[in-house]
Amino acid sequence: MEALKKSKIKIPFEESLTKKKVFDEDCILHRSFSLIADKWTLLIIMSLLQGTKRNSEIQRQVQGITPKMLAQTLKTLLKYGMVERKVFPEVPPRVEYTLTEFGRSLSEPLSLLFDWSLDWEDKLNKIYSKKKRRKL
Amino acid sequence: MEALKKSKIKIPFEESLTKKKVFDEDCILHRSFSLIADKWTLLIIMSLLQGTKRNSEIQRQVQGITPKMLAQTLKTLLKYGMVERKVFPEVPPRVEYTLTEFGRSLSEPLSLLFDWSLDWEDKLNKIYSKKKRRKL
DNA sequence: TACAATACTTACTTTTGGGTAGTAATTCAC
DNA sequence: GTGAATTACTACCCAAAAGTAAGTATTGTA
Repeated sequence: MEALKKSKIKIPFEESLTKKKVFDEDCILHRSFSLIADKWTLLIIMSLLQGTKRNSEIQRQVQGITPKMLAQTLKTLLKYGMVERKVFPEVPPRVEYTLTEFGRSLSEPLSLLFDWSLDWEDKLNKIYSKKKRRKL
Repeated sequence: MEALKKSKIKIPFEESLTKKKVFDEDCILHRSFSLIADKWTLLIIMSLLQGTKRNSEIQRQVQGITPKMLAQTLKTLLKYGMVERKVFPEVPPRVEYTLTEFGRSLSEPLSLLFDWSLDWEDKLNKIYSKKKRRKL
């Protein structure tokens, strides 16, 4: 009920998806999900959608991420052409990361995921506290 | 360029995201991504967006997934109220999985990810073949 | 009696993810 | 001149996740 406000928007998605018989290794969904379906990856892209950022800025913003995971994820994103890396020969070192067009193109899908998260905030929080309780 | 066709749609996302200073553990993005930012999870939800399916049907469609991962992922989705499980007392056994409203609510975000994948199909395929070559 | 079908389990191995600590190259405080 | 601070990483190691392969239960059929 809380998530039905946007149901007016009609998209040909249901139709095109219905035709899809298999999601195999050669399937484009398989490939895109292998690339971006990862918590840190998505959070970093989210962060960079706000604009160019330094390593330390991302580190501060995406809380819980370790320097290693940040470096690792950025390296992957760099390799796949989602971010650009600019090094300034200063001391202490300064490195800036910027989304490429490819990276920025995730803005829309991610915006809907953002909205979805807000729509289901209560539910997600309940799930989270359940998870947390289990761990204690 | 290939992905700019939808840039007319204006959303308040950029605005609301800009205000976001940190993505901490209590952040709703952190929580939703922890839950759904996973390749098998997304592929299974995609599959079930086509309609109610049996275990074996999902197994056949989502190629590459093992019975173990399928059972595990479905169990998690069940626990978090994204799918419903219906058992028919037959031999051989029959179990049907259906998305709940919560699960179906991912239809829109996922549709955009689907579109995004198609928009960047060439790029994603190139990335994938690079990955594959590295493994051989 | 053996087999087929379905939906899982379970035990084991490999791969990946993630944390801790450390490095290099300055600048600044004392 | 010694030591701390800053920044962006790397090397090492362990634990967790994912893959592999085999097994379980049920019962009608050949």
